[in-house]
Amino acid sequence: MQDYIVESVDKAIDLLMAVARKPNIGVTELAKKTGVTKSRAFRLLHTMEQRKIIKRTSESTYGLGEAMLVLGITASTQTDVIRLATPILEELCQRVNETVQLRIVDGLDALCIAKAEPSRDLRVHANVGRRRPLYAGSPKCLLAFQPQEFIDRCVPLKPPALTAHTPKSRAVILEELIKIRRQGYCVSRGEVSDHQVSCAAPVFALDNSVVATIHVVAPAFRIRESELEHIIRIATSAAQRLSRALGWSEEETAV
Amino acid sequence: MQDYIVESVDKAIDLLMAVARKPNIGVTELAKKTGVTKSRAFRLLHTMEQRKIIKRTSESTYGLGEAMLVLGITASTQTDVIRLATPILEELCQRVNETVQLRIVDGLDALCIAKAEPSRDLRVHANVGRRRPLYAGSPKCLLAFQPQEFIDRCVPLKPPALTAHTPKSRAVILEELIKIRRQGYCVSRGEVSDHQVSCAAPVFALDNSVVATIHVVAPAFRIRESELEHIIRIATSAAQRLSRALGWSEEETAV
DNA sequence: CCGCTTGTTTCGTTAAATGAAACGCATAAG
DNA sequence: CTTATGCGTTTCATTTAACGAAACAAGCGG
Repeated sequence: MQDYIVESVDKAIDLLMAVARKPNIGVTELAKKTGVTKSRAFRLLHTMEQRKIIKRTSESTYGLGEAMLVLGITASTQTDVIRLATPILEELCQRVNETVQLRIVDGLDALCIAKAEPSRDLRVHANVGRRRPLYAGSPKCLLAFQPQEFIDRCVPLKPPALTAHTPKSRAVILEELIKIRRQGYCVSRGEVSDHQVSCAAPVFALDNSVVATIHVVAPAFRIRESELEHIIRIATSAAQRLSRALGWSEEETAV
Repeated sequence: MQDYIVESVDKAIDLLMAVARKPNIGVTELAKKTGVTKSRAFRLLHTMEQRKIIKRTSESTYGLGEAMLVLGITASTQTDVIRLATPILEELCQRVNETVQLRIVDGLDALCIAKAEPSRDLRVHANVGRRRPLYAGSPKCLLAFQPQEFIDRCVPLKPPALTAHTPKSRAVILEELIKIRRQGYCVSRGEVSDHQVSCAAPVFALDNSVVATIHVVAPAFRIRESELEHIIRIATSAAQRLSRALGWSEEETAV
């Protein structure tokens, strides 16, 4: 045991994360992924299964369990970003009458952790839990404010072309990230999906790091330039309000 | 080690659940609650803290962490009840134009695990993660289909009177549970909050157990008897559709 | 029918995890 | 101001709980 870490618990968490990342696989493969022996993996998985942290999705594959769901829901009520964001997202949604999302960095992805949708018939559909690459579309806003070292790891040399408007090279993306940092928001016109426009604004924490981004996503055909500007303004203001609620205060501190 | 349970992991889960149930308390109190020594609790908590399963909410208190949030969100995308319920709840919400919820039993409470809200100005506000007692209002629907042994543990002899319409004794509640089982749904008129009407219908799993309930909640003043009947009909049908999606099939099996 | 997977079980070994007690540091009480 | 009591943290010697390797059972495909 090094430095107060209980290794079996640590390894159990490794396995849990592995199950989350790729469900419906068995003991052997999970053991391989996490670098533990098969018998150890079996015992740790068995322990978590008894407690419903994970469950069997078939006779010999695992997935996250019901206890995990309940704990996660409880976590969302205990987590400031979510608790404070919810009313802000709902108000923003109502004002722009389009779908809005809250995203954070998880691994190499932008993970949607909250959303609000207007009830108009034609709207972009959002899903809590859905992941998007950080290097294309409005998720770039989240990426732009991460440490350069992380950015370098994220952005591929040859980003896959999702649409005709997807940035075509690493250099272009890095260029855009600079622009995003300068102007304080990000706009995407069909970079991820055709006929879809989105914009995003950063949410700052106490230490001036960006912990999340607020996104507005809309069908391209009904967003003219002037409307887009309007949306950007209120989205940015919503993000600022959330930042302040998290304890951040505007200042021009040189880092 | 008994029966393939890794005790340190098991105890870590105990602590995790304790943190979830009552956040913002310290090592000593958590150790007491879970029946482990202070040093053990400290090490297990420290291990989970490093992995962001939990985090400090102050210098010496704990709460659920960001990894927990992400795992929970991932779990919700992997869990059938949620995945299948979401579109059904949204359609139901649109059709009744009122707030709808999905609830499950957790501990002694009815826990809201999903919701959909209409965008009309006056509506009942719902919150994923909010808990309600099982013995009053529409949550009784969830209770009615649990094992009798569990019901007996849940229902207090003298239930606290939340409003003038809260059932006043254990006997009355047990009577109502029988009625709910018979008619297959539950109606509450101001049992939990004045001026609030709700109804609920059970969602069945393969084994005919009730895994969740679908609730419709509305301001009392705009729900006449005939509207209520209409709401009950489509709520019940939504619950049935969800049951079938989960693999349940209607049958008159004597237990 | 055999070989190659799985997941599960056994068992002896050992180091990882533990409990008790000490420590330092607060705040509260005397 | 001093003492007492509570907290979180650290230490250390002890031992038991967790481990790895190997055997086992069961399923599948060739």
